[in-house]
Amino acid sequence: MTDTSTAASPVSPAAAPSGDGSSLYLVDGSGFIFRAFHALPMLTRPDGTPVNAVLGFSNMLLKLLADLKAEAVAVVFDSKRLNFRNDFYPEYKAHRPEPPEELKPQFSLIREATEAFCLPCLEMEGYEADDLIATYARLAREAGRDVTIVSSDKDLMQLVRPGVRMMDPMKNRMIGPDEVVEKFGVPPEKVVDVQALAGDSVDNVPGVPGIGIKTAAQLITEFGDLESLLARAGEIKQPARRQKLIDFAEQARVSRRLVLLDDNAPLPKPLDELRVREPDHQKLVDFLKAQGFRTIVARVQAEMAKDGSIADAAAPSAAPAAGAPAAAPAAPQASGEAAPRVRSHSLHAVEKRYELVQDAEALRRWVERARETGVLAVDTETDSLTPATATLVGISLATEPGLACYVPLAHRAEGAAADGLLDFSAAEAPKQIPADEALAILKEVLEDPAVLKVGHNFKFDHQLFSARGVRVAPLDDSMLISYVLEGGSHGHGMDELAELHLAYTPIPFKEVCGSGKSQITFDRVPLDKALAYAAEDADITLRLWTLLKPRLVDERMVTIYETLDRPLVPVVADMERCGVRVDQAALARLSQDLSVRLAEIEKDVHALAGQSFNIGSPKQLGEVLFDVLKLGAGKKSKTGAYSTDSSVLEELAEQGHTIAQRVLDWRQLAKLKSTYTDALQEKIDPATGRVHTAFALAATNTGRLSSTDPNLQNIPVRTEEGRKIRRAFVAAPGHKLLSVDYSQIELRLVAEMANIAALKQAFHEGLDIHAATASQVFGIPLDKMTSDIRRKAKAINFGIIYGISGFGLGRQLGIPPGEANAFIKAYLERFHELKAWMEATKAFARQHGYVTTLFGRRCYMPGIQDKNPARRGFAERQAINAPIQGTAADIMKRAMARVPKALEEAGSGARMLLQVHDELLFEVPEGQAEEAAALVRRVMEGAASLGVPLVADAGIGDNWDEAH
DNA sequence: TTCGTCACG
DNA sequence: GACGTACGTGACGAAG
Repeated sequence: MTDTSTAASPVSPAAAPSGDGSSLYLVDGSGFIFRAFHALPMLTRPDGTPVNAVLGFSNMLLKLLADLKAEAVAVVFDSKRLNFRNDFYPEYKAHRPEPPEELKPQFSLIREATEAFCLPCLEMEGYEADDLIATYARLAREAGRDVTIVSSDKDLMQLVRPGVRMMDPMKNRMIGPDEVVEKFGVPPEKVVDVQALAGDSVDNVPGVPGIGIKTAAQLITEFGDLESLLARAGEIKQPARRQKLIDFAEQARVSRRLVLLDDNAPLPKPLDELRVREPDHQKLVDFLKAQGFRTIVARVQAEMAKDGSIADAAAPSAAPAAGAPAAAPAAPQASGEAAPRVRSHSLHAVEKRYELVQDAEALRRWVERARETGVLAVDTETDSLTPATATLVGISLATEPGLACYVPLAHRAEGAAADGLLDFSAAEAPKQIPADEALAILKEVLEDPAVLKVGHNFKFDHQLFSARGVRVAPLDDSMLISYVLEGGSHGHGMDELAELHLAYTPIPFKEVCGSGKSQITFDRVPLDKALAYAAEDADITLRLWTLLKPRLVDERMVTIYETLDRPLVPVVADMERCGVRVDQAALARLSQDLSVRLAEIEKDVHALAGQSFNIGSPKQLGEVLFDVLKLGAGKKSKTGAYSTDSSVLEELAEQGHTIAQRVLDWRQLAKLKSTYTDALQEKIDPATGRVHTAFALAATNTGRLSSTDPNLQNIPVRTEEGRKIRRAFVAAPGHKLLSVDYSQIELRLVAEMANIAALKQAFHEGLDIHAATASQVFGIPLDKMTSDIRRKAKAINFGIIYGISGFGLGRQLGIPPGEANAFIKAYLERFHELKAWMEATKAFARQHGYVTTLFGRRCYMPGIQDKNPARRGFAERQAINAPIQGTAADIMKRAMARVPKALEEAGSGARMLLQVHDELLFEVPEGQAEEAAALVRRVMEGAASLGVPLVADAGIGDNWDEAH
């Protein structure tokens, strides 16, 4: 983080340049274009020109210039695709696909942007941007100027040395020698040797096979450099590695030439011309306006109005609140009193004032502040990621950007023995408000209807507060807002969003608590570090919310957020907290039984193979089946290994190979044992006998939930063996389990959205839908329907939902793709509306980069414009599937938002436990089950009003298998 | 970590 | 005609 090169100079303690603007910033324009393009969601100008990378680039330059005072900045670009490296290694970067169509028009716009900023644009035919950067960096150093290379490209790390540093504009951090060692395991001057060995698949640098960065660093450290290593390769102990280095010595030398940057490139402009330039604000504003960048235009204009300059003119930092240590500066920060504060994320970055709150009076002041602003960002710190068992260690709050506090509640004395043994030498625990008292003070504001509480992944915090008698409301969740706005284009974790929207890297959790064996729980973190980390989280949450919330309105996504996603926060939090009862003894018995049977099968398989091997190893199994026993040709899969998945084994079994069937049996039982009977037992809370899954609300591309730790959405049901596990999910004494699931919801939605008259009619008539479609497609009367024809129609019906292909359907049905294609053709002729809908959906996806559900949720599909037909085909099938799967998910969310309230109003004691995409599982007091079933069915069937009826079926039992 | 495999909707 | 295929998930053991 610290700038080692300039800070070391006694003349310039700050990052400020020495003398006449002599410090030089070289921006890797080409590298940035690609990274920005892929990191940012697609945006277009009103005329349809894509400009997401242009916006990222402009933002980056603005921020860079704002953070600098009178330094020279130049932007360097690649010229043509080919350069001198291709003369001696034609494959260099040869496999790179053409840039995506949406990126192409942005190259010239980014050059225009550079001009609009009045910065020199440097490029030279036959050389990469990296070579020019290397050359200018060398010359500048020779002229006594400090150099900062602005790039995220690891290939430039070889240039780091005294006076030359890198700044990563995406992560907003400085890269000096330490960071290079962290990345490559060697100091900058040895980076090329490591890269020569490890190669780089992105640039098609071959390296030596089997050697990665870790091994390469170790070898170079041991032997000094590449040539010494190659000369003494015979001394290497590992035989395979030794041989590889001997065989591929020449390839390593070529690789080194490829990665070594040329610092003697011809110059497009003399170094002397790279000087500070006066910005032309009007020109810049005109350019930005032409791109439709309203927000940053406003920023630039505000700066102009303020002081007529883009450059940062922030006042020196205000004193932090009394008793509060200043937060660690997060941005690359020069030390020195006179240095301007480096902005953490924008021209209007606000001073960070973080306060440690250790007494009730101070806490009450924060509550008052929240009442004044009406908004309060909240984040909790715990000693565990499992809310059911977690201790509330502290709470952080933020009331406006930059203004945050941390309230420690259960911190231990610094240096307290981590193993819990008594340690009389340790100091007393730090001063803290008693947790009950703090919660009582906070309860007023957390439950105050006039104060909006903002969290990031608020479900977690909601659960903790709920367990302590506090029902947080009303609330907003910045994670869910991001998910609604940009689901499918990136993740929605706070760190990722901070980098994306605030160009800021939050303090990593690892930095506070360590990792691996030496990891400590948050209650052992010293208060100053805890403050910096926790207050920052609340601060960032508030900043993200400030940024993202208005976009819901602009992009007309308010209803989706407010009716589908936000209401699930308390609902799902309660489901998780409740958990589901699991009979541990039953699982243990199953485990035991499976062990015995697995051992028997294993003996059989080894006997049939004539040798002992690990059946669980696909590699060993493939070798036994195809090399030793020679059961057919084998070989599949991209990595060259034999494929041994169930389809392959089933085929072998059909040919009469007993061993294949036995392996299939073994696989099934092994899976049940490891994933279900064994692992699930570990997840049972011994105090309650219940399992608490976590439902992810912002994880999928389609709007579905997902379940983790453990995943309770994939409990076996399809086989009798598997259902034994399901029977271990039981109702509490005096209760029943109630399962209610939507019947054929996705196919109903196909009929609805594609408006297929015949299919809708069939649903209205309540027919067996697979038989009905079979009848219509193949022209067979219902009373003459055979199970085989019905099976085929069912497969096609599923295929439609998945974005059908002849190949996939053929494989599913075990028929040639040609025959499958004929079925599809017949289907699409009978249901002609479907074809039109699929084409229209794909066209929409191509045009917009996303598809929408019936309710308007967007699912972004980044691959839809891909030039590679395979990847594009994939995206097209996603584009067909996402509206269907996503609409079903939306409907289920509407139902989930309504069910708990409906139950409560009916005076039911039923509790909602689990959601499995089209099914809800409840625990109901005995005697109320039938009533609850009727009510839940009514809510689920009424969750959307469509042209096809929604039907939900209910089952009641003592365990999940019986109820299902 | 990544891969292959397989459990669910 | 390319290219490599049904959609969406999460967890496990093996192996590098």
